[in-house]
Amino acid sequence: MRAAAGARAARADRRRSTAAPRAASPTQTHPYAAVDVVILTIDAGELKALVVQVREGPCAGQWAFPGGLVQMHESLDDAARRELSARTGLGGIYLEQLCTFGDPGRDPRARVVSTAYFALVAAKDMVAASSKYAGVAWLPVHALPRLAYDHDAIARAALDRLRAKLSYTNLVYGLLPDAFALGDLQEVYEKILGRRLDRRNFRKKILASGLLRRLRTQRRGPHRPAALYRFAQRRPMMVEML
Amino acid sequence: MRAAAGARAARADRRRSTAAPRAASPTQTHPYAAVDVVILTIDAGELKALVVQVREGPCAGQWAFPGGLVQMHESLDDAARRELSARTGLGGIYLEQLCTFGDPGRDPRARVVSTAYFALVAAKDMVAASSKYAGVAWLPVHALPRLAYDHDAIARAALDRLRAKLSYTNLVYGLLPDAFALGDLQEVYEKILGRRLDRRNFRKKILASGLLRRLRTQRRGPHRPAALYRFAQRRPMMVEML
DNA sequence: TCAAAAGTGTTGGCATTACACCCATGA
DNA sequence: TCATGGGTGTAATGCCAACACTTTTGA
Repeated sequence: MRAAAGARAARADRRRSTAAPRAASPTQTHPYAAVDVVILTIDAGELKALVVQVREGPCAGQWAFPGGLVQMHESLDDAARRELSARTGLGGIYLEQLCTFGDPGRDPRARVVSTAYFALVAAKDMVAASSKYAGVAWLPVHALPRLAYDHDAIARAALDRLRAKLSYTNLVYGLLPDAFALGDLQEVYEKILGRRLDRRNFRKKILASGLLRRLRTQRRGPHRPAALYRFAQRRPMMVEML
Repeated sequence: MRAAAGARAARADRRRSTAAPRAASPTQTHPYAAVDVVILTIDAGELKALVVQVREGPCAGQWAFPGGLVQMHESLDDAARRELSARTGLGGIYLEQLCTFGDPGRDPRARVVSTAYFALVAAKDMVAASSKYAGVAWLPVHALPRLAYDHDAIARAALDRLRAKLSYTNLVYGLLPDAFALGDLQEVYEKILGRRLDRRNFRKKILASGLLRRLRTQRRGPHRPAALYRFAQRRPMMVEML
């Protein structure tokens, strides 16, 4: 009898595919594997994360990062990429595994071991409406509400990782448009690191790195025009940035 | 019928507890969650890893890192700690999550998503004989044979992580006995980083850090006696070491 | 003409590197 | 006495942080 219930739950999982299990089945015999994705972008000069409103279960109504069960045929990275492209128009620029959370009770509905990813997208892109969630929003990372499950910890991990990587990789390119002014670049760094940087030192360092190509165009505005640059290489690299 | 087989497999899993699933069941509906632990020590001046010989399945006879399925009641960390203390006498000094591997096909027996951990132990301690594996050995990390599954990648990840952490944490204490000479400490760093360090600069830096307490005792040998030191704090800390 | 952002060099301090000789011991 | 590792200081270099004024534009 317990076995029959377990089998029923298993079939239901297969059908619902990426959805998290609906209720803790007393017959669950081993943890489910899932992914959760922290999708970050810069919007209106702020670092924002894509969150979805949980539709069912004890956490209904709370915000959480989008996620779902890992399918039999796909790798973890594929599962994360699937979540990413289901939520955003473009596939996203960058995706990296963060860490894995597996405390019993982290998800009240079932025993789920979830691998967290973080992703960068250039501009907050179309967000596909989804019947899976009650709502979707881009919220400022520095003023997130309490999130469902253990997603507060995931948010912290994502921000920590991003901060660390900004200083020794060229990942920022994933948060900027193709052409940008040095001031834009600096602003992204300051917003994410949470501290001011010296403009002269910053420009010296960045330009000396040789990662940027100066364009012939300028950006005009109500101020002195700014020279525009683009990243010579738009792919992830280890580089001393700060 | 498929459902019945699935339930049977699930019950079998619960019974075998930590053992990996024996054969890919055609009815497996979602991936299993597992942990693998890279247990490292310094022995005879070399960095060594604990490996076990796979007893069954297509990889039988090959070496792999010890691991097993995550139980319903335990966290990932607990599962890793359980593997660690099942293999070594002392619980081990340090345990940290590395990353998670989940490619389909990484384990030919079943679909397994495995979270890798790395652990440091002070001296290669008793290794509990286990019916689970055909053999157990400490092998030099720099000359590992080809490992089973995707454990080559896990080994690389563990070594990379350890190298990185040595320079900005005090984790070395986990690889050293309570009292040691500065030469010992330097040797550990050189062995793991794979390069020579200048002795005078090394001593200056380490002693200036204030992390070590000089003991009144000396170590005698066929050479000039060496002053002995101990770490003032034997717990993981972020500290600039090199 | 004003407000607002863009652009530009120099200096001092600190940290890192490179480097060579004497010492104490057991065999 | 010899082989082996233990112990020590200085000088040159490079890196980073601090710092203020002029320029260009649109409103």
